[in-house]
Amino acid sequence: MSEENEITKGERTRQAIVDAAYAVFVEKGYHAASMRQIAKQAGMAVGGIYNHFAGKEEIFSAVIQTRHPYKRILPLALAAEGEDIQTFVHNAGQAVVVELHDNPDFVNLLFIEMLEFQGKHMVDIFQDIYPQVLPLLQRFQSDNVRELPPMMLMRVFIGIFIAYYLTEISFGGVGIPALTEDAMRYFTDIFLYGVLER
Amino acid sequence: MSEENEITKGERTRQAIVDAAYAVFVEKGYHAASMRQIAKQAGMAVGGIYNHFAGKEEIFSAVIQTRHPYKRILPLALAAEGEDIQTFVHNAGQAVVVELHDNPDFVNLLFIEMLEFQGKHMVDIFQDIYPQVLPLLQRFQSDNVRELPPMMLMRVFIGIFIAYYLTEISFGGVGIPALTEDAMRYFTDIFLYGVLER
DNA sequence: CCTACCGATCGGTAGG
DNA sequence: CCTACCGATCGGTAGG
Repeated sequence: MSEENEITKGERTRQAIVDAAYAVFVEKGYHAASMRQIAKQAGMAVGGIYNHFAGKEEIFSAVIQTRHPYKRILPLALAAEGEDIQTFVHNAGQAVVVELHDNPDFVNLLFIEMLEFQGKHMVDIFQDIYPQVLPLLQRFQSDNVRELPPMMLMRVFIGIFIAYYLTEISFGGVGIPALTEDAMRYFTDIFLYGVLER
Repeated sequence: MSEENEITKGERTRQAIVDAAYAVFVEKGYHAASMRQIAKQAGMAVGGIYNHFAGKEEIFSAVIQTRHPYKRILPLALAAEGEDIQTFVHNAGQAVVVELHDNPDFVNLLFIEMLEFQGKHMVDIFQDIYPQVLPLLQRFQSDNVRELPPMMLMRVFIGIFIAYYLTEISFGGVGIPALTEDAMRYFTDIFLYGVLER
């Protein structure tokens, strides 16, 4: 019965495991996240997980591939409005700041990927990122942007957000307002000034 | 005997623990680094460690305070030569690239600090960084640099290196040369173009 | 013979 | 600084 439902029970359980693992990884990190916590969060026993994943590492692979921070950050940035490049980049920056402020933990996935896996899952993820950023790069090229390799433009553009957020974590607690006030605006401002033809 | 030796045995042991812990943290991360591994590396038993540190977290504090990546990166960058700002920043960038390439693991301390401690040790560390960067900032101000808050200039300057390295880990394995060739040069180039008066 | 999951337990290790 | 342990928990697997 209910043959029209194409999601099998197995797929639903697998999804529940990924959801649970995402929450536990983001809160605890990689090694401190136990299979038991993931199982409990998914509403099942530890043993059951192994019908869907060979182990913890395979679970993390599934999590990073479906929940990498870029999945939330990139659509936000790309959806930003703005007549010219300047307005667009500043709006994109502001949108990202708001998202990161409301959701400070999910970037932990990125740190786990760097620390524990040296970014090895990025090969696959890049296949998804590049086509999305391509139209933006073409828009950049058509405007008064300096002649820079498109790939580098993309890398530095993404790097701006990473630089902002890591320095925010690092310097945000130092207690010097001049280090944090309007920080993203300065990052995007310097990026734009550095990228636009004079 | 040997009263002229001002390093007590306790201090030497403490140092051996910090050295050992640094090596184990960098290789394994925080939770996967066990007290027994640290003890073995330091040439002692687990119990002995607790005569010098209250626990694992206190060891990490000592490690991050004496071995934070900036301890090696910043002197290198500050020692770079160059008649003008452009040459200096590019040389500094190149020196950092070489150091990071030869020593890719020690940045893991930074990831642990972000992931496990949300950058809480940076309050102390900043007290050490700021006086070192100050003369550089003043040199920047005296040249043809745009009017930007010195603190922001410092933050973005440091952010450039962070952005370079994290995108290097992320995109370095993707296998597209245009993403990696001369990458740091483009980062510093865009930073300089974005910071210098036109 | 399958998918999905159970309670119980394996050999080892965690911080203290 | 060590040996000898503790309560608990680790990732993973057994038979059913």
